[in-house]
Amino acid sequence: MRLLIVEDEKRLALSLAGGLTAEGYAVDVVHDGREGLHQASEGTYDLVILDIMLPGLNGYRVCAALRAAGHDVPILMLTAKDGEFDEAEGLDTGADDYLTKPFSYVVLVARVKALLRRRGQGAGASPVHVHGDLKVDTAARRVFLGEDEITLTAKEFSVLEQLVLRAGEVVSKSEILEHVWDFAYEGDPNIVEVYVSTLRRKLRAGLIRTVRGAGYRLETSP
Amino acid sequence: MRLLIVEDEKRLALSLAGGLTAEGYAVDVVHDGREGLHQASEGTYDLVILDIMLPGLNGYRVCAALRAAGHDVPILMLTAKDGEFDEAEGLDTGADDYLTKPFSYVVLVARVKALLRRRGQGAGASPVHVHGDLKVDTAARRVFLGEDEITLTAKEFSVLEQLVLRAGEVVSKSEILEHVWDFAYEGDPNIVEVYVSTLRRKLRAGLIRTVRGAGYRLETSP
DNA sequence: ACGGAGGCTGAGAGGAACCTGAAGCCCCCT
DNA sequence: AGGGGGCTTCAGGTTCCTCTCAGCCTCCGT
Repeated sequence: MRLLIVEDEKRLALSLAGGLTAEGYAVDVVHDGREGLHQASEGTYDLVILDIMLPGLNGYRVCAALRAAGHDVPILMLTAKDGEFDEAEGLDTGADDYLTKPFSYVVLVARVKALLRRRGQGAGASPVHVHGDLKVDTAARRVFLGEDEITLTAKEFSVLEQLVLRAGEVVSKSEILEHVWDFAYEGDPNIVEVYVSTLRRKLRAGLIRTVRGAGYRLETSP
Repeated sequence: MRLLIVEDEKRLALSLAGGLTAEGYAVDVVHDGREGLHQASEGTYDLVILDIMLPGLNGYRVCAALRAAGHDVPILMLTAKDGEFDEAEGLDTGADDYLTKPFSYVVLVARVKALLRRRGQGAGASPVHVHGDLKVDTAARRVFLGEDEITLTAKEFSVLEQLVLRAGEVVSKSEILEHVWDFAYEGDPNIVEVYVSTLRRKLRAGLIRTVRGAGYRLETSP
């Protein structure tokens, strides 16, 4: 699951990003409205957290522009102090929910999860992916291999999720890096190999195939 | 963007229609093959999602009839269970892509978007290319010759991909060099010959024809 | 028939890509 | 404060690609 945070208070943005990353989401952060609209327009995010007071374009405008362009990504608005937020205007422009600062981190996470859950159900989507004896429940974040439940860490699950979402296709290491880690990740790209390695140990060797020079592919049929 | 869903399982059809509508597409649904062909023939749709098992006319027939009538709307085929779908037949009749039930909603949307994007780019290309008994799946990076899967290295695959993308046309060695190797490749241009040579050995001699002084051409008809 | 240009291909050195065990760090929980 | 779990880095080892080279073949014009 990929989240975009559009927030100009850098300390707050960083703290949110850190916490949500720990929850297992891939989080990107931008600091002004125009850039936020641009990123969100790519359509690769599952949810956008949008501050109202922003340089460039304010949150209402960003939200309205996204909706006008046909994007229906869930949008959670943040407002600086009680009363600033015009609820009617916010929800009219197409926001799905809002939070008034200061809010607790726990509440934020709960709202994010609720929005993502609602989206999943509303679309009639099955969050459960089955390939052979592998079953991945993206809503519950649980993985089963035959009868047995496999316990995965947040990062392990996210990597597996990327592969499952595009089962049968080759997913490159850089794509996995961008989706699971930040798009501006500076670390050793070898980290993807490390996680694939542990996934193979926890699941079953042969389930994740290396396509040398291209990436990894989740096998769909035995 | 207008989509047509031709699917007789009404619950599935409704769920897909709901989800795709939420994605911002205009969706029409019909429940039998004859009606589907009639609607699709109007030529006002940007993409058709076509079940194979249908009352009236089955999906293959609808697809073939549309192509015979000169429509080149992207077609995404759905198949009820693994094995039912004869890939060669489906792709031969002109489908652009296919999905095996059960599939996740996320994957469906991804495929729909990919097909529309591709169409938008004008490439009109599908991830799966079939020429005679050669099948090249560019998304999975897999190659089949008849029943057998052929294992190719990264470079081998890339060279074959270039030829497949322009099947029937002559592709010059320098074009292959520029696309597969770096634009500023400084090595021996003979490298292309080396790879064509191994491709012929791994696939079948005669599949890749040398056009002396011009380049190579992938044979389209046996 | 001959020569030359263009094309083919086997072999091998070198190295890129990948895997994985070990260890350090950091955060959170007890 | 201590301990544990998860995340990340690092380095050694392994696999197997890639590219070069050289000799040979094929085609075509003279």
